[in-house]
Amino acid sequence: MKWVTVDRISGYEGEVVQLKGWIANRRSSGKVRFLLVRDGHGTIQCVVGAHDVAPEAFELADKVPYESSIVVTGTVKRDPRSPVGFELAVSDLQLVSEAQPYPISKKDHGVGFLMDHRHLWLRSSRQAALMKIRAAVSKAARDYFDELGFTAVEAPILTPTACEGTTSLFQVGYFEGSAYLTQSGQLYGEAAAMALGTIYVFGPTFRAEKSKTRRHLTEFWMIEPEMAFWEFPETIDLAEGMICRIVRDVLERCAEPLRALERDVSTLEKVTAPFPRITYSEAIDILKERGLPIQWGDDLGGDEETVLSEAFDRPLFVTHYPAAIKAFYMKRDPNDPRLALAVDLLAPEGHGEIIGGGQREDSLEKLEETLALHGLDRGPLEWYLDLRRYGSVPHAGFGLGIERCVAWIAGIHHVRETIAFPRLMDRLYP
RNA sequence: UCCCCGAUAGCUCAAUUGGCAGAGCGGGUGGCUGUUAACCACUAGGUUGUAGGUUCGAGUCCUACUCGGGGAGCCA
Repeated sequence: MKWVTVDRISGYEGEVVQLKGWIANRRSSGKVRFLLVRDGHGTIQCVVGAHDVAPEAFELADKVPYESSIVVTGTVKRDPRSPVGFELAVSDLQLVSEAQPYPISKKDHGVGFLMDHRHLWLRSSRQAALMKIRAAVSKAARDYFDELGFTAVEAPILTPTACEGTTSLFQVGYFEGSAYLTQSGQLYGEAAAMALGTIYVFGPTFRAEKSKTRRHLTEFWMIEPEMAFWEFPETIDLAEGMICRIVRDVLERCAEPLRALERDVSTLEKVTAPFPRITYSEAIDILKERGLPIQWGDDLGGDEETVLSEAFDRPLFVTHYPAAIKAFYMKRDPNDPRLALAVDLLAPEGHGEIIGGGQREDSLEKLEETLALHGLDRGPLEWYLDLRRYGSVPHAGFGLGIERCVAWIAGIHHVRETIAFPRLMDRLYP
């Protein structure tokens, strides 16, 4: 007996096949039972007629609780009433495991309840669609860099110190001492770029900040390219190319998940190069014109990002931030030392910053100065300073937050649904 | 850390001015040969988050706490 998955069912019209999955829904009419069977690749209606199966199988179709696991045997039939174009005329039905009463019903639930049942919530079509889009985003980003000849390098998750002194870190025991969970792979990425030229780090990142917003997780994933001998403008081009590639691949490969999420893809189809590029100073002017209370030197908050991104119809690069509000490793603008060669990408539709990056400081002396200015202990960073002692070169890179990118592309409000098991300030279960 | 909102059946919510705690879904029983969150009938299901207080009487008013949601700051 041929075991097939729902996504391939159209190739088996008229044939008898087996499906293995779970009961997503059950309806009935007289002596017909309709089972919606979900197998992870799709959902299809299986029709069980009282006279077409053994009495035990019909009894099972009548009673089988939601989310029980089953194996169904039947003939694949084209049917215009089916959302997938086909249904299964069942000849046999076998129970794998009977489910206890399933906590998630077809009606509405609150976010707290769903998050407590995240391990089951993932079975819903909406969550499955988000996981597929997330996987497509990750793959597109990797493919983009792989095809450009970048080498994938993993940065350590356990680190001896902060990468950027400002943010708080998770401390963990490390034998007799302690370690921290990484807040960025970037510094290690810089070391790898000096060895391999162009690299990218793709891994988890941890921030112990007590952030409670729709854009924050305590554990999230970043893809961080780092390029030796690259300077500022071509780094922005690279980020632009990566976003276009991600959006293109998701539109091509995730039509069904996007439809399931009722995503208006017309805004995604507009995501083509070139993206608008404005400087921080221009951004401040725009915000002042629109009446926001902001001064040159202030960082851009969520409200400011939303106003800026709504002024353009595609992702927006903001460049040349004041050095004072950026990390210690940012290179100063040679034309204006108040500024850093830093770039952020703001996603449209109010999703905020999804990329942050720029050119790195390559002068040992200047880096030492900035470290002192930020009050950072240079001891644990001596290895990083070595990169400037032994053949320092201009180099640049950026980091893309996967969850924010997925939230934007999928058109959903909160990043917590874009990762299978989100970690938030007050949520560590399941 | 700060601001706002909330907690009533397994879930989502209702309960008028402080006056008998209810509905839908889910569970159970039965019905229907094409259902699409199917539908129809019946049925079980409650220490109203916790601890105090006001009152003849508290789901409702007051205080504290706990938990959750939304937002700010910080950042991707």
